[in-house]
Amino acid sequence: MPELPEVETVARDLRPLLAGRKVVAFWVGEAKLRRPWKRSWSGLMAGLRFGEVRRRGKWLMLPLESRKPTAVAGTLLVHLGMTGQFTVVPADDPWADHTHFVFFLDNQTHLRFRDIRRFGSVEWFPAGQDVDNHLGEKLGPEPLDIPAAPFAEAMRRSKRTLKAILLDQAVVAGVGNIYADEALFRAGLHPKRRGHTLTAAECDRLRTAIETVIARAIESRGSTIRDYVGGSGLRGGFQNEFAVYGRTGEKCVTCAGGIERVVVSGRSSHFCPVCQPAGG
DNA sequence: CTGTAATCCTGCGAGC
DNA sequence: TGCTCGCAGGATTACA
Repeated sequence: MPELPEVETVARDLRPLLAGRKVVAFWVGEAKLRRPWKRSWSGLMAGLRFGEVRRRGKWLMLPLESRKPTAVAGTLLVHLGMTGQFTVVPADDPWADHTHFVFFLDNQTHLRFRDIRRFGSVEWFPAGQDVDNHLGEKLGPEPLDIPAAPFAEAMRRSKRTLKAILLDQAVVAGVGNIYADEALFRAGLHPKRRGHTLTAAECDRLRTAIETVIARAIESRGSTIRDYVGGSGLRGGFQNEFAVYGRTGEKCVTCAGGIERVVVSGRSSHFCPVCQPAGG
């Protein structure tokens, strides 16, 4: 399930494969995704060239330029949802089922968007509509470099559970269920602790735990639980380094305790009751 | 300001 | 073997 490290890996993979490539044809399927693809957008794609792929939180931005004076025609805003796959493959590779978008490129390759559960989305933002601004309004800072003071302030004034706060994209952008659990373990904090109960030291530990977990996961090209693959089809490796996620009933990596699972914020949360004591 | 639950969706594995 | 059922959960919305 793509969170920031997976989306970052896709962005890094796609960047060199797409830069300067021209769209010679475009195909979009009938199945509904999380957000509608408007018919009128389809006709605009052919003839445009991809610019530099970017990422913000769990969102991918793919600028497309028109041939004339390399003016940006618009930007594709993509969310991989739960099972989205965005890959560049040889044109003669067989089409997998649940393929929803195909960009035919000028070097006998395809950029394909596949999404089994259809929680993902692809949208077109014409130049002039500020995509960064659109995302900026609902997203907090990137988790690789979290400003300490605002993070501490957000904790101090929140009575929500830590799990709910970490999943809130407006507090930190890009953290999902897996990395929230892993960060809380590394910080030694129970997922049901409330933000305002954290000491300054605990708050600092949590902030650096998020940064560390996300950074290490990116180094491992993300985590492949089921369907996730990078932009060139490679799987991730961080699932082999999980301390708590999906390890219910197994032994804690640092103590003799057993990993437990509780539901917080409607999401399953995995933690070690010894290393992450309740209360505080 | 909280939390909970439903909504979208398909595949998989456990249990019978 | 084949069925049902629970679960996976990102973002959004409705409701208590």
